[in-house]
Parts: sequence; C-alpha cells; structure tokens
Amino acid sequence: MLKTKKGEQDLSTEERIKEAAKKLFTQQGFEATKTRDIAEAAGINLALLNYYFRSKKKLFELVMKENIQLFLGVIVEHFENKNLSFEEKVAFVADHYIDMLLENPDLPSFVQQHIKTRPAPGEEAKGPAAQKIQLIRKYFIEDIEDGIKRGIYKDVHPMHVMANLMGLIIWPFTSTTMLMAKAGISNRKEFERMMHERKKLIPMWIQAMFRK
Amino acid sequence: MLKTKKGEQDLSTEERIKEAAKKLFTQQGFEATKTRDIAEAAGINLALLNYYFRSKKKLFELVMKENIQLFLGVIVEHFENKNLSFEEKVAFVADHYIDMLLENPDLPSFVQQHIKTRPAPGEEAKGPAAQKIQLIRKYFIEDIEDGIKRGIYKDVHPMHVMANLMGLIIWPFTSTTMLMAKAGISNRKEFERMMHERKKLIPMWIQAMFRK
DNA sequence: CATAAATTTAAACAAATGATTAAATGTCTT
DNA sequence: AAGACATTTAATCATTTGTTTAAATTTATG
Repeated sequence: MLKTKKGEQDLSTEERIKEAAKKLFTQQGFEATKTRDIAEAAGINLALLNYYFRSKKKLFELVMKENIQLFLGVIVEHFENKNLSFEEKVAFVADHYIDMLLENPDLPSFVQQHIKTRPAPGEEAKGPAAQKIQLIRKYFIEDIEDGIKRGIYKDVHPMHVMANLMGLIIWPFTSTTMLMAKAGISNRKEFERMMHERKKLIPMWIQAMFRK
Repeated sequence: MLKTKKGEQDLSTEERIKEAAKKLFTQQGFEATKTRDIAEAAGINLALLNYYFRSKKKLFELVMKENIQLFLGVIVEHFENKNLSFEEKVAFVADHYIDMLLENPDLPSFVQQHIKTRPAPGEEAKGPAAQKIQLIRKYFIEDIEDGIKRGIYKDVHPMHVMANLMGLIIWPFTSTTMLMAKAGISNRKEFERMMHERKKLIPMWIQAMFRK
C-alpha cells in the first residue's frame, strides 16, 4: 500500500509543518529542534518550511503565541468572571486546567523555558503573555485582599495564594518527566488518575491553607 | 591597568572552564550553550575546553552530575535521618532547600529539562539521579503511610504529599522568571523576602492539608 | 488545451559549530 | 641551563544547520 501524495492526515502542508513544529518545539525547545527534524516529522521537503513561514524563528514565534494562549488564556477567562466567588474560580481552574495539561503535558516546561525576557528597567512588559499574566495577578490580588478584609482568609501575601494554587496544579507536570523517567513510576495511567483526584483535592487544600 | 596572565579569579583554568560551563549550561541548557560561549566566559582559548574535558558532551555530563547532587543530595540526606519525625524533616527540607535554591535559582528548570530519559520498559532506571529519586520516594512513602496508619494523617496517596511539598518549595523558582519578567515583579528583593516567609509557612501548610 | 500561478523538489551556499592539529610558550626537574 | 613535560595559542577541518536558488511539477484560470 502506497502512501498517497497528500498522505498522512488530510491537513494542508502548511498545517502539517505547523503541527510538527509545535510538537517538536514544545517538547525540545527552540535550539534543540532542527529545521530538518521538523521537515522530516511533517513529511515535507526542507525548503517548504521557509516557503511557508520564512524562517525557523518566525515559525517558532507562531507556535509560541498559540502555546501562550493555551497556557494563560483559560486562567484569564475564568478569573475575570465577576459572577464567581474566589473558591468557585479555584474549583473551575483546577478542573479545566488539569484537563488541558493532561492533553498538553509539555506546555508548562515550554512556557517557563522561553519566557525569559525581562522588560527593560523602569519599562512595562508588553506583549500578549505579559498582559495576560498581569491580568491574572490583578484579579487574583483583588479577590484575596477582599477575602482578607472580610475576615474570611488569613492575612498572607496574595502571591503566596497564587503561587500555591498554580504550583499545586502545574508542578506535577513539570516534574512528571523526572519522576516518571527516573523513579519507576512508569505507569502513565497511575499519574493520570492522581491528577484527576487532584481536581477535587486542590480546592480543599487551598481552603485548608488559607481560610480562617 | 592590565589583567595579569592568570587573571580574573585565581582559579585554575580547568576550574574556570568548569564554572563557566556550569553557569551557562544551567541557565541556557545544553543545545543553546556553544563551546565558544563557554571559552569566552571562562576567558580561555577554545581548544582548552577539549584539552581538559575531551568534548562538550563530557563537560556537560560533569556539570549535570554536580547539579543533580546539589538538587537531590540535600533531600536524601534529610529524609534518611531516622531520628527525625516527618514534620521535622519537612521543616528542615523547606528551610535548607529554599536557601540553596535562592543561591541556585536556575537549578530546577535545568534538572527538569535534562532528565528526560525514560528507562526501557520493564527495566529499572539506573544512574545517581534515579537512585536518589527512588530513595526519596521510599523514605517519603514510609513516613506518610506510617502517619496514616497511626491515624495522624488523612488517607491520601503519599505521592500527593510529596508532590505538594516539592511543588510549594520549588514551583516559585521555576516560575519566577515568568512572573518576574512579565508581571512586573521586577523586585528581586521582594521575591527573596517571600521565599524566606515560605520557610515557615510551608510546614504549616503541609499540616493544614494533611493532618487530621 | 494553454498559460500563468502556486507548490514542491533537489542541490547548493554561507555561516556556525565542535573538534583537531602543530607550533609556541611556560613550568618543572635535575 | 637543558631537556622533558604540561599548557596555551592560532589556524584549520569536517559537519551541521538555516536558508536560498533554480528547475520541476502540480494546480488553477482563461
């Protein structure tokens, strides 16, 4: 059986390249991913990468943009909803975010690895990623400080709450490679079951840590 | 004023190369670090890198080994101490580990990024990193399961406890670049103060989450 | 069908990169 | 001081890597 010319899936070559690039960039980072690897993974001629996307860097920036939206977009959407209480937001984020990360487990390492550019001293950070993070921070601080004033939450810096929530959700994914690879938890299923458990546990833990 | 021939610090050239390599590898990873960058950072002739360490890969493996020891060694040492209660271990680890990470903030991302080799299916993971992680897991599970049996701790999978402790300690460091760079927390001092606070907070949080 | 446009291919280029070589310089021992 | 050994240097090599080119092929259009 021969592969037909259009072969593989019925994605356009442009989409095939982008998907292959996203997979490799996300798994291995910019430097470790070679244009020839992308071409091979996409099943296309090397020159087509430049034909459609001009350069490796341009292609990476496209992937980056989509990953940032995936990684930060969901949180922003949930936290700007004024109709939800803080604890409802926590439950929503824990639930949806863990689902999303189970399907994109390499996302956290990728984002952490590539958002490294500090804004010039005295200047504001620009760009979609910066704006999203600032928004998340803003909503978060508003909610927590409100809870503290009303005597519901213990008086801690809101950043602790934010760091703990994000850490409890995301940390297992950034360390999973390490733990799974080296500690004999070769059982992917077991990891997934644990993460589903955490959807319900994390909201309880946040309460236990920060409610008076 | 001229730099003397031996110049810079009074480290041997071999040590200078290793230190420069450690800094760059740890910050940027293997692929992004070029041998010429290392040579320039160390202030040595390019050929000396190969003269002393044979190859970039060999040099990297050396740095990797030292970083693994730094990253996992402390935890193992504390957790294999049979004279401490679990909660004393937690307090010790939180305290010492945060201090160490404040001096080596790029360590977590580095280790996460480079421990990716899974053991072959059915096979055991070997090597110093694997052994250390397995040890930590073992001690951890023993302590928690003991606490659960004695009715002191809630009945949750020990991996949740381990993931949460490590996450609360390490997560701020893997996300600090992101938060500091993009969210306007340009204040390194503020971050450090927060991390010192967490030394005392984390043991309390662990209790709040897992004690009956 | 014929022609223009879009897409794909094989080949090649220039720069970057890890490594090596042979000569030069430095250090140590006797 | 002389010779042996270790260290350092400048130059060069062979590959790898991102990109370009020109021709071939396919697809769209009149």
